[in-house]
Amino acid sequence: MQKKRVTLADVARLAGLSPTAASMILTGRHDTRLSAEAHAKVHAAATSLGYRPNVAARALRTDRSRSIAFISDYVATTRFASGLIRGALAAAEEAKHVMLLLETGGEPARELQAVEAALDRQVDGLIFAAMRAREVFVPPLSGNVPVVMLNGTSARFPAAVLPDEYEGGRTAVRLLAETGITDSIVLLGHNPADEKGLFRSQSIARRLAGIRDAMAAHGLGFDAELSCWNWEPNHGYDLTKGLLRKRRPKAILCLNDRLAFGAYQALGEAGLTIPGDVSLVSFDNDELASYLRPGLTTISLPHEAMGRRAVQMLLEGQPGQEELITMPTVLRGSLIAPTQPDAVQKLSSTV
Amino acid sequence: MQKKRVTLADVARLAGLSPTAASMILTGRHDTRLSAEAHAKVHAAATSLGYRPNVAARALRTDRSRSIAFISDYVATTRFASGLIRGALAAAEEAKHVMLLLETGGEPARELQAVEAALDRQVDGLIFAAMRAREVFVPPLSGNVPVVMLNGTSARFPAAVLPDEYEGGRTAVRLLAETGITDSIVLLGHNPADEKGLFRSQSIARRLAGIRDAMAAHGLGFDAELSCWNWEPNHGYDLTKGLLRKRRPKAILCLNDRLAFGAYQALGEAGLTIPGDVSLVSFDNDELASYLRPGLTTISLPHEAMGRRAVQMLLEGQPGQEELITMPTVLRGSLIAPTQPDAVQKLSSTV
DNA sequence: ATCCCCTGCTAAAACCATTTAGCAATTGCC
DNA sequence: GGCAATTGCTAAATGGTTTTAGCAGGGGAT
Repeated sequence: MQKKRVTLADVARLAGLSPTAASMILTGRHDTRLSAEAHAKVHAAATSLGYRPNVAARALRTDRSRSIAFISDYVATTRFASGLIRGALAAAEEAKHVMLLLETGGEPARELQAVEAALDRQVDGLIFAAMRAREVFVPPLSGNVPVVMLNGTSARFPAAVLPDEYEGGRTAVRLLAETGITDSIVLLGHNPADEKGLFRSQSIARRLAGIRDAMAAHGLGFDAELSCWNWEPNHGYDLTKGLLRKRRPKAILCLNDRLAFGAYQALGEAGLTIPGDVSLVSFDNDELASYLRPGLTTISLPHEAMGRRAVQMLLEGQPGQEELITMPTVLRGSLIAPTQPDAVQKLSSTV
Repeated sequence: MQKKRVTLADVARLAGLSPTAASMILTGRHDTRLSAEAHAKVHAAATSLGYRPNVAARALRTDRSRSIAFISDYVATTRFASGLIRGALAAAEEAKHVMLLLETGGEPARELQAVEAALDRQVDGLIFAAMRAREVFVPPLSGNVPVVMLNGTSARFPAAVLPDEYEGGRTAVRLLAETGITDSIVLLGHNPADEKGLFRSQSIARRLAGIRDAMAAHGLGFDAELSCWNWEPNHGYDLTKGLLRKRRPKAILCLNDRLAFGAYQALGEAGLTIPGDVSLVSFDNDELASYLRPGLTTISLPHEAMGRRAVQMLLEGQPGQEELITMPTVLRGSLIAPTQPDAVQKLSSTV
């Protein structure tokens, strides 16, 4: 445990060269004309002293800090957050950057504070993450830091990473179609008539569009469409319970796994088996989905991949494009065996 | 959007004073002899220019950066992480600090890198968080940054924040005892005979100690003790299924909510009702617990409170003590109504 | 009138790395 | 041999803040 940190000057002194030379060599500039011998001496000195550059000093001089800020409305209220954060963190680590985590609760005042705190620390880029995809308020930024939106959009910043919900919606329907079921299909979570004027996030809108387009394309229709504001297990339970009093569905397309969980409970109480009596497909690949019996087949939200991609975009120059990440299919036991088994093989994936 | 950042010198110039004066006034030192008029002028100048101190410059000079590092083995593999992070983040924000998040996967090489990355950035403190409580390897630290262990321990760093598992274990048993059930109680998740020599984390050891002490204190004994290595839903399911072939328990004490979830599934399939036929108590207050029907009564892991406390300890001077955070009881519907209803009122809590 | 203290402020150093401008010595060219 | 270009390196400025040391001027005590 040494008294003081070792500085570049110490390294230079030990190498018998100037700090200038040491700096150039250690930062790996190749436009320099320093001798191979000088390189060797400096590197030797640096490792022998255990030199670590002082990031504050470097940031002061260069205005970059090898750090990025991940500014999120909620960090852990939803399990989605974790995946985004994890992916971002991994990509940051690979790029030898460090990640500041900031939470705003979606409150403009805290958003502003978060941005300022980040900017004060000379971050090299900002990620604005939204836990439920939406148009995000981004406070005005002084300077010109690159910004990437994650799971949300902003008019001012076109660079965004989003799940490919439209394709995901289509895939869910295709899985259903491939079981050979053609009637008594129920949509759990949305009914356009009931939800006139209700705001659903852009992601969900796309998910629904994919579903409806694919249903039409396969010549299928819903026997019933049940809506509720929050997609929580108890709503899935109540809606399914109500449904079962009148009808006996063959398949339920659930708009998320939590609704599906509720449906499982109601079906179980009614003595119906999955997938024998009723098949289910769902969305998100919530942790829940793997716990259920049988496992729930679901179109997963690729949070980790999204987080990774956002950081990569941020760090590889001026980002400007919206990018869609495909939602992988996770096949488990909640769908009856397809009529054409090989059709499903193609899109199979692991847990 | 101004071309350059406003510096302290700009503020001083506008106020007609020296940077020294401006610095002293803005950092709020009271040992100074600057006039009230000077204070007013500097503050006015600072706000009118929108001055924000350059953290890098300040860190360079003072060796503190108003930032802390949260170094965790896993950030989101487990839902526990989120709570710890959230709590820590909230406390950091209150203290006007910023939080670096680093993940090590428990690999020494990455731990070392994480520590170095943090120290390079002059963090004011380090939190080492473990997702499953354990003795944590902490790489040697140069300098003397304060360190707090979170949900884990380290011989070298006595300051630690842990859940009060012993009391939690006792509480779970007390809840059970208060239902009036005196026999046919099963422990799900641990059997000392089967687990000789198996490593269980210190937390779990304390939880078990609390349970066993309280059982003895209430004059109760377990009818069966079932063990499994991983406490996942499918194990809970399998063990309970096996159990039901031989016995018919009145109560199951589950060592975590995931085991309890599996037990719910097995009990449901066997046509037994909760809590009518079988009562359950569990630990952790996993998200799951609130989804189950009936809701699962559980002794919760106070992750958010732990995260908060860790940051507070870190920031309020030299931390040295181990601190236990009580595990709140969450009463839901999985226990039959107690014989002495008022006894439970006292420890009731909300979801 | 001298000395001392107090008030209110400032000059300049320090923190540590990067970068611009440029110096001294050698080589290349005719 | 004379001149330019190249090679291999360094001095010094720079970034923005904090902090140490100290200055100028006024007042009080003696």
